Amino acid sequence: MRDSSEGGRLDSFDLAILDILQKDNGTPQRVIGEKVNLSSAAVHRRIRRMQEEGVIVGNYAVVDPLRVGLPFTVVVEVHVESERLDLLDAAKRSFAGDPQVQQCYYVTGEADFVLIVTVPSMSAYEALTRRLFFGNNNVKKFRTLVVMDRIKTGLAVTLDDA
Amino acid sequence: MRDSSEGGRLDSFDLAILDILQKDNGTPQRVIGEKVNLSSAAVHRRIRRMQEEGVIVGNYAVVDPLRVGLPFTVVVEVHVESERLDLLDAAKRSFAGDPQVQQCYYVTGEADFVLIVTVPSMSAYEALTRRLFFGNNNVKKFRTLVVMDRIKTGLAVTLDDA
DNA sequence: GTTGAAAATAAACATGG
DNA sequence: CCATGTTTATTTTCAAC
Repeated sequence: MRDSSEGGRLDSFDLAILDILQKDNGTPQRVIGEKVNLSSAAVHRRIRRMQEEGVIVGNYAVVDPLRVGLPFTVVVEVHVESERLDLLDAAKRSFAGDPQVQQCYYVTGEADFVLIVTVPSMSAYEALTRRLFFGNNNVKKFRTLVVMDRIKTGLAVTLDDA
Repeated sequence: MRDSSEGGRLDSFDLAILDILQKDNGTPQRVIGEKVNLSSAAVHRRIRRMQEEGVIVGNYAVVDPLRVGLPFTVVVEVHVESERLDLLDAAKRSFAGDPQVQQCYYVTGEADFVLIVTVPSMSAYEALTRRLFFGNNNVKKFRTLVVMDRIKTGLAVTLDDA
């Protein structure tokens, strides 16, 4: 196994293709080819290579939480008691394994974890706090920030040339 | 224009389809049909309807930030001076408009905004703080939480039946 | 839900840098 | 030799019934 940045570097074609796919991965390869001045076959090969190399992590449809009965988004800061590795790992698994936890970050600074949570109701959030926080001895405290406006929500990333 | 929850309610077929598309929107409609016991045409019509109705917000490829030269993710809590609507709006626009700001939430509680930021270096983050925070009189203070581990990062949502 | 046409993807091949 | 473009085959999408 090679190092973690396996695979060759990305050229400007790759970046241009990624730029398009990040906005709409349903864009036909033919259209992408026209925009970046490449044949559709070349586009196809590059996309496949980037998938294999892990540059492209996945291809997802994004659903509006409001339309599927999940009107509440909550940001939670979690503080732990001990930073023992096994306890941190247990917490990570517990947070990541919960289907209502959309995102989970382990952070330095004034908190230890930041979670983005999507729930159908505030009582469901309360249940989640019991499940994940009160049910975990290693959680010292947590701060709840209720989202009033989801101003920007993508996972897209800026792609300037290196 | 109808109310914001325009469109009929989603049945369990829709939810099953969304479940699959949230994991991989490249899944052929034929395969989806096999999994949910529907003809591929029915699947096709349902997907199109959900796109038109806004249940499906978009279809995106997700890129690994590490592989495109953005190794640092930062969570920022922003506190504002005044909650005047025009000032809040200006802040929202400024945050959302910045390409390095991946996500931006307006929240209640001990902070006013939570940002998820992706940057090539910590000095780029410093530049961002100058741009967005020090350059904005209405930003009272901000807390920086540097992400050490991105444990879970999707936008996928749990789809239990209502 | 089934069928068939149009379109897209994916493989095979040949070529220039 | 690697990456491209062209051609061909396969698969998928999408509209008509």
